Amino acid sequence: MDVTPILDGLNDVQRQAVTAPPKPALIIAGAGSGKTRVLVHRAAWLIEVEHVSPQSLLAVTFTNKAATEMRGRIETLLKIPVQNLWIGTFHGLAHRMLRLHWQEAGLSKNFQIIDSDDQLRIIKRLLKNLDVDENQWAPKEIQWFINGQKDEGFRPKDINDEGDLNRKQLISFYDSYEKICQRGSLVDFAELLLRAHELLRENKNLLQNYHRRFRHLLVDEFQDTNAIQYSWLKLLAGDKGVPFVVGDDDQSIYQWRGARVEHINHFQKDFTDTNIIKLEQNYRSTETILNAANAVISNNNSRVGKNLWTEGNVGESIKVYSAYNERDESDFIVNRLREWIDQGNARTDSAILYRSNAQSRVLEESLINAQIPYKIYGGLRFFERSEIKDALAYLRLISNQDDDSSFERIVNKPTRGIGARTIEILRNYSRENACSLWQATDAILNQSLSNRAKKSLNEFILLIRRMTSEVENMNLHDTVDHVIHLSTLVNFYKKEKGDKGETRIENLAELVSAAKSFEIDVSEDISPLDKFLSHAALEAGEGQAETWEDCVQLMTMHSVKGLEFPLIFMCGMEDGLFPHQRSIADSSGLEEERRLCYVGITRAKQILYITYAEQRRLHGIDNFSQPSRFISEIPNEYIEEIRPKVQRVLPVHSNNIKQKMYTENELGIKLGQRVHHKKFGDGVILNCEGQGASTRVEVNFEQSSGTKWLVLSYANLDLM
DNA sequence: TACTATTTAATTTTT
DNA sequence: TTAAATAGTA
Repeated sequence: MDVTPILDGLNDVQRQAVTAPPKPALIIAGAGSGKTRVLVHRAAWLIEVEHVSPQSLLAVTFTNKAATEMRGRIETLLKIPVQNLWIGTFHGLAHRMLRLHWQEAGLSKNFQIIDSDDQLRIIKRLLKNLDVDENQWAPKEIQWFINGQKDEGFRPKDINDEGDLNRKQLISFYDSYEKICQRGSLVDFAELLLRAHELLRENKNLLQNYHRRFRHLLVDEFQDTNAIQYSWLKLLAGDKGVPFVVGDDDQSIYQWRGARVEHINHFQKDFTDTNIIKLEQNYRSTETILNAANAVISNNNSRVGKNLWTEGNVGESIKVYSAYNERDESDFIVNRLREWIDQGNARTDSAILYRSNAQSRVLEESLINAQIPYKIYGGLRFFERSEIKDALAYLRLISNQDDDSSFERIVNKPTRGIGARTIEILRNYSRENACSLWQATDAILNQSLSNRAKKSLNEFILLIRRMTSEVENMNLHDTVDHVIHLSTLVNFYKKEKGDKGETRIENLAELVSAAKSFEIDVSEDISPLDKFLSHAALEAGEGQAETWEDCVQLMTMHSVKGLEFPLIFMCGMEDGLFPHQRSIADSSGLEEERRLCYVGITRAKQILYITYAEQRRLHGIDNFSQPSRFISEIPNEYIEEIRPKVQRVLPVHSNNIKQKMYTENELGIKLGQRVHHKKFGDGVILNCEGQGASTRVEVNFEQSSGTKWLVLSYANLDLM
């Protein structure tokens, strides 16, 4: 057996990981240390050298992209396609299991997956049904609560209300929400995981089968696992399964979504005799960039601890630019980009990173002015577009008529005279009789309805019935095409003014071709339509209709994880923006921001620019802020400060500045000034607006969370 | 029912 | 600033 291709080009530690004995392994893999590489080669090693059947391997990732890439790389390495090797996302694999064992899981055969948008709609409707004031109970927070509980593995009955009425109410919302989903055969993302976990936990035979089957579990981005994912892994591994997990605690940036880095420590306890291997050699960045990243992250306390090193060049200093305002900042970035591109570099090798999406607007304007093509990551994805979701709702209603969520979405789209009144009657009936809206129509048609409404509703019912029967023997893409045709959605969008409707119609056409190219495995016991619908929910589709072009990449610091670029700009590096205001207060929040910063810095291969604006217009008002504390955590030796060479034209909002300075002087208030308030205690002034008697200041008080706006003339602040 | 005016709130988002 | 959601009007 020639093992050279599998071990070639790996360093000693990587090799050690790849060839590790079959016992639990925890690989701590620093940024750019070849984490995916190790995972891929490990899989190849097991199959090729240890003669483990691909069937006994399970590989889990977080994104579809990572899963696809991993499969591709394994196949390239082994030079053969690996069938019956389970590689997928947690959600994808959970979904697969639920489809296979829908009965044991307590689902109907044609259950549908809903995305967070659908979920929110359901919650909103639920609140309306219960006659709850949305101002008192924000739907988003209820959604947050439900998903949070599911991520932790809790059903409503498992949650203690702790005598808290608020909590009690939330639990009851969760309970009602669950009933709605169960009735409509709807499964949200978190539910996929929770169900799959319960499925294995409650069905010993099934679990034993999987235990016999899966001997090796490979896990990517282990630091991002939430409680339910980790439990599922443990359950699946059992006593004999061998987990091989790869992660980096310093790149844990999704704790706010339920990810628990602590699993890295738990792992060593839960699996005895764990082999711990640290990959610390970085192959990506220059020494300067790497040292800077190390220096920043060393300010965090809760770390496993490792030190990345490189044999690479020292490289260029990190350039820090202090801009007057956000316009100046983006112009600077665009100028530097221009120079870099003119030197013959590919635009696609550069990326601009920001903390929050709203920051992209100014950058876009400058890029458009300079005529530099760019691409923004993280916008609406194909299957999330509303016209696509409309079409899908028709298809879902055909597959499952009890899907109230889809019913409501399209019952009057295009408008067919079924107004709020009629729907209200339907809702009432369905609530009182605990049936779906579809079922309610039957009863309602025979009762209390005006003739007009009755006619409209009846037409809708007939339309869905007609679609259902006509589509019965069609293949997938004809089905999609036919349903879109019968729905008359195209006509509906034609009426929309502007070229928006045009795009929507194009997207609908694109949906048909997506269905055309969708591969169906007929051996599986699921209808092609249901499979397509699940696919749509699970893989929202990165830009289906987009053409590839050489362009500058714009994205948030979160979405850049896992990528690398020769040239990186990190912009908006100001305290309050990054670290974000809402994370500054507590140390765990701040540490997560710092990890995010670490992720950002370590994306750069050769050149890193860091920029901040002294003045930034946010939500329509001007803010002054300090450079991000993370900048000062980078040792000076790695930094080259760039000062504007020429005095620029005065900043755009010069009037405001004059006003602001005036009031500041007049009242002795300046940003950063410490103050004392009788009720709120001590705090720091973050912001100031208005003038004279109506001057208001934003103060961050130490005792309370968040900040408060106070009118100076009433607040009686004492300067400290 | 559909359009327009007003109000409100504003991190990050793998699935 | 702005986008989205709601309330009010034709």
